[in-house]
Amino acid sequence: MTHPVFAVTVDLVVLTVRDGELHALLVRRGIEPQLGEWALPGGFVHADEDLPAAARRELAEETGLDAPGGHLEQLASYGAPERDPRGRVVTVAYLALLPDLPVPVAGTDASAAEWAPAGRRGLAFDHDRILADGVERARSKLEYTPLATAFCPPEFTIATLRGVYEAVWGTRIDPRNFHRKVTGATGFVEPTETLTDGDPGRPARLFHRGTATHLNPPILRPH
Amino acid sequence: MTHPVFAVTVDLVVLTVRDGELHALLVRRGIEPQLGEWALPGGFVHADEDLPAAARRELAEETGLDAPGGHLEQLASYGAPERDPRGRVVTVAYLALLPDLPVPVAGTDASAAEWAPAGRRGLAFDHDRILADGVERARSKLEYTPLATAFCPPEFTIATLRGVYEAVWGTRIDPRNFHRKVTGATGFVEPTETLTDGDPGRPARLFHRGTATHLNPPILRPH
DNA sequence: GCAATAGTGTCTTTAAGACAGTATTGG
DNA sequence: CCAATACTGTCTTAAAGACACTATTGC
Repeated sequence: MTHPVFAVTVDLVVLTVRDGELHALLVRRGIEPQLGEWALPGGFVHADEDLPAAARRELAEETGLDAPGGHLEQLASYGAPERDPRGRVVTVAYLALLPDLPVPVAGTDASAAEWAPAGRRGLAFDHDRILADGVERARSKLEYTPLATAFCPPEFTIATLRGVYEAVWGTRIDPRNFHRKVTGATGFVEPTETLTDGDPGRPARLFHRGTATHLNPPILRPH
Repeated sequence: MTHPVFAVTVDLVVLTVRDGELHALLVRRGIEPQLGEWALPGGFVHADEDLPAAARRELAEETGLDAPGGHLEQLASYGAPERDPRGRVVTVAYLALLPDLPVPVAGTDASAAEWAPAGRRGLAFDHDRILADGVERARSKLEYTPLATAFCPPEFTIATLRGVYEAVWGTRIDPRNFHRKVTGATGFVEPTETLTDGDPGRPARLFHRGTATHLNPPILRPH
């Protein structure tokens, strides 16, 4: 039996926290189809390229962003027959979590790139659905893994980390209980010798991420 | 730019609990490549077929199994350039959880099919890795979702459900605490009017699955 | 009666959530 | 001094885990 021919793309749900809100990276499409529409960054997988390599390449190439200390994981694949008018295209979506970085530049296939609130809809193809799935994955992973630190710079305060949880979950968290939980969870954060300086109020200790890959106990979001 | 050509397959990690142990469905390959090797069931996605539809079709076609009351979800995709000698093949793996069913029949592309312990290794292609990922997904989902009932017949006792947890996690669970947790979690199981009959000991009440999609509180596995 | 399994109650420990109170800065 | 934020302690409630005890069957 001969089998049908597919194209394979990677699409990226790139999330960051800006101004206390969860934002996703979007590009304005510079090529057909859907030229001029907002979409997730992404592109075709090359002939001799592994899927994670394609995801990293697209992130760097199309947005000018790298993920130093950030996080990149496979999200899910989408392959409905009519999802792309060019033919049978399966896309493997990746989820990237990054600290807040300068506004990215436009890349080769994009005429513009910007951070948009993660609730943004009206994207090209089935990207609304992919974005929603990525946001839900991020919300869920913050409970059981120390991935919130991927949204933070290398050194951060507990208040910054709390701001990540509040932005991703859209909730308020009691600062005092949060401090106890985070500093008590083994391997989540490690204190440094440094304190912040210049902000109002008592200076806060800076932390960097610990070595744990799973949180015990977890930081559960309110239901 | 012209883009490379791929084939897309679905592969299935089909799990069930037999004799108190987690088992995976394997097929002996009846066609090249890797003819005669044990592998996960799967095959090419058809020209006008959605990915979940391809997964359901392969499950029925290659194994004779259906998933009435079972569970089917996307697991992950695998696309390393050298993973299939026929060329560039990306596979979208699905995870199926089924109650214990009669030994399946061989299908069109398989000369034999059998239930093997889920720790089995030495499979064709990169199927060792896919199977391991599927088992880990199942282990994890038992904590936070009522998916353990997908391994059970429509009506089951709490002891049967406990046996699922013990098989999937490879642990022993205190029957008394488990009973309290399961019957106390809202929407996990609903009691019927029926009791078991003929087994040694006090007859047990039969339950069927509830309507919840997430467990609250979760049933956490011991660390 | 005894063995076996089902199901309930009780105790201890852990952690979540509410919130009082102390510490340390800038103005 | 006051405002603001960092951090610690204390109390109440919920739930996990250990395990005694009762309930209901077959033999």
